[in-house]
Amino acid sequence: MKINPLDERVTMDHVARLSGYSKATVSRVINREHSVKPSTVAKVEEVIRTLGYTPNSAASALSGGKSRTVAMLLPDVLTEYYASLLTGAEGVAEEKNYNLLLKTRSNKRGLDALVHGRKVDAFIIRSNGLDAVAHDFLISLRRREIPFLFIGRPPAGIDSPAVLIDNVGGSRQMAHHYAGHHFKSILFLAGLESNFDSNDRLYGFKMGLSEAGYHPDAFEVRFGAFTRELGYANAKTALAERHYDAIFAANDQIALGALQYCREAGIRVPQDLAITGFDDSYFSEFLSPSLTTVRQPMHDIGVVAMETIVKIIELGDARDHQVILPTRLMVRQSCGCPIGD
Amino acid sequence: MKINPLDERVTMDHVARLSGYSKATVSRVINREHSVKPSTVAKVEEVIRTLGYTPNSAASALSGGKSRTVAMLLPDVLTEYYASLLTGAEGVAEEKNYNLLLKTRSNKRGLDALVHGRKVDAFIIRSNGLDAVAHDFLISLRRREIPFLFIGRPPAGIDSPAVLIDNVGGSRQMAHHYAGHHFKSILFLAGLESNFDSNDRLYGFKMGLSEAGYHPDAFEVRFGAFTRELGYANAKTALAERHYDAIFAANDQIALGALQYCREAGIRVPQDLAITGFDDSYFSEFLSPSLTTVRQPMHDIGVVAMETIVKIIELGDARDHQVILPTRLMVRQSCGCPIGD
DNA sequence: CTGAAAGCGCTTACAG
DNA sequence: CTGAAAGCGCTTACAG
Repeated sequence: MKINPLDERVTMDHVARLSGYSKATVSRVINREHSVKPSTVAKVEEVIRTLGYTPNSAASALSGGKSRTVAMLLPDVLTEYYASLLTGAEGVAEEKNYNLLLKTRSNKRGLDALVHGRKVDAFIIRSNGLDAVAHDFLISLRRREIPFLFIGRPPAGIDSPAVLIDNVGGSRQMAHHYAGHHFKSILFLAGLESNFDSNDRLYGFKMGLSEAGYHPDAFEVRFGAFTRELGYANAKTALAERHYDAIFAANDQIALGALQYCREAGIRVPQDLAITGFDDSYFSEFLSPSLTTVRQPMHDIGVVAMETIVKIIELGDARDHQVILPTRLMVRQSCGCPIGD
Repeated sequence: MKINPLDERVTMDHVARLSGYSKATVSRVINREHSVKPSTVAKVEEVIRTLGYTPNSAASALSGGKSRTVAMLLPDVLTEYYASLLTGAEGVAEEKNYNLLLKTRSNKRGLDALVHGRKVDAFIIRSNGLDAVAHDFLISLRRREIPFLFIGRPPAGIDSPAVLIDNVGGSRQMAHHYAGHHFKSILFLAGLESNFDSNDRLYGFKMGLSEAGYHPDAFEVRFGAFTRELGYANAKTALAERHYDAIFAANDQIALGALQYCREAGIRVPQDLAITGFDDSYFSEFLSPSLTTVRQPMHDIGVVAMETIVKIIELGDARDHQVILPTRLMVRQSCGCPIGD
């Protein structure tokens, strides 16, 4: 009755011997091929359990199987947004028995090695527009039939599954909310000019304002980046030039910076100036005033991304997978609404 | 002159053929064995470069070599501290051509699979005391001679390399600073009673107060957890019972919660009550008042952890590696010091 | 200092 | 529905 002996690794061969089937059949059971007789599956799985067998993924990968790991490419992991993506994805990976390889500074050579070494089955890619993943790397993935999925819009010319959020819809809602407040002069503090998210938010906001009957002159834009520092600096410069009733920041960090400037400058929010954001970062509701913002489901984006890529790995490519997750206006106090916590 | 042909994978065999040496020698060159003649190394490396060869790590792992990947076990990745560790470690990994596998909810079975599948060469482990990694898992790593390293104190009974910070020294400095302010009644808001960091900070603080001639009665402790919520709640309860001159929070989140309570309750900081923290989180200097706190080098801890584990992997075990990184008092405004930004 | 050969633990046509 | 056998691309004694 020596079950799961301490030191020897149990291999597929042990399972085969003890179950009375061949390694080929055991392999088929493990990979859930449909050709195996149900009673066989049952017996083999029983033996696997009693032996505590776990497949050697190096061997599996080497012989053409899957590595059960996916690489996630992220600009960084210190901002709430990226950390949330990672958390969501990692949770699903764990649940589905996948491993998650993290890369933040994706160097082409290292990525090639991952592919060649069969270390990963697929890639989840989130870029911030600046650190764009090399176009030809994506092409090479395509050629080798290694699936990848983008969080956010894929680069021009690359047709890829993607998980997106409704940037346009969210900002449009914000615009209509602004109309309800009868703001007359409005400033949009954007991110980088090259940032897709920022641009989509700008687009949706403009659309909403126009729907609500605003004249283009009521509205100005200032580009910057998704950081508190740029929010502070741009708010300062803009407010020195003229008066605004409201600032819509393309993300909460920018809003935070603007808020900070106002506090220092003695500008009361929302009495003198309304400020709203986008993201619904964890700190938004703890600011004073609490921040009116558009919530995007950061964590769920990671979840859906991982679920989708696993589906693609296991069920084959599906180049048209494009999921768009909803966004939602969170009305709090910084827009001037009299809402308590 | 067909160099690095697009589609075929170049293997060690190609390198061997083109260089005129055997696979064995090529392998030795790649693994930097010292027995190889320098001129041979040069030739082989040249061929590797022109062919753009990258080793197949699945094959390497399977045949007993290294996988060049280390797994990092973390409670989560959403708090600044853990995200910083991860960032530091990932940077070094990238630089040294290692891969980083991330696990946040370490399930024993999944970890065993990593080990058995030869997917990782080593583990970096940071636990928060609650999610403690199974003792027998560590034992099994030891038996299989798979290196691991702890960030923070290893569990009782486990002798392991570790990267620590000077919790005691930092809190002791804080105590002496408190003495300079002549605070008479002091509250320490601790983390979980089981948390090593919290306990070490408490210990160092007590030591410092005692050195400064404080009577034990001047000082009280309240346990909680490293969260804003607990900071808020504990500050509220404690301050309802009696007056304190100062609160030393075991981390910045707790301090933040206390600060929030004070703001709501109309208690002026630092005029009515001083509040200080530990960590020097990125938000600390942007609070108002800016937070006096003890800085710990979060990012560097990750860096040193990865550097150390790589050294251990490549040079062999060194069970005594225990690095202690310094902490440093950051004096700002929340303690009552008249320091500008 | 270098090579021939066995072997790591799987997967996958190919047969039956 | 199942098995025998080749092969994936490395590493490592063993010889020389």
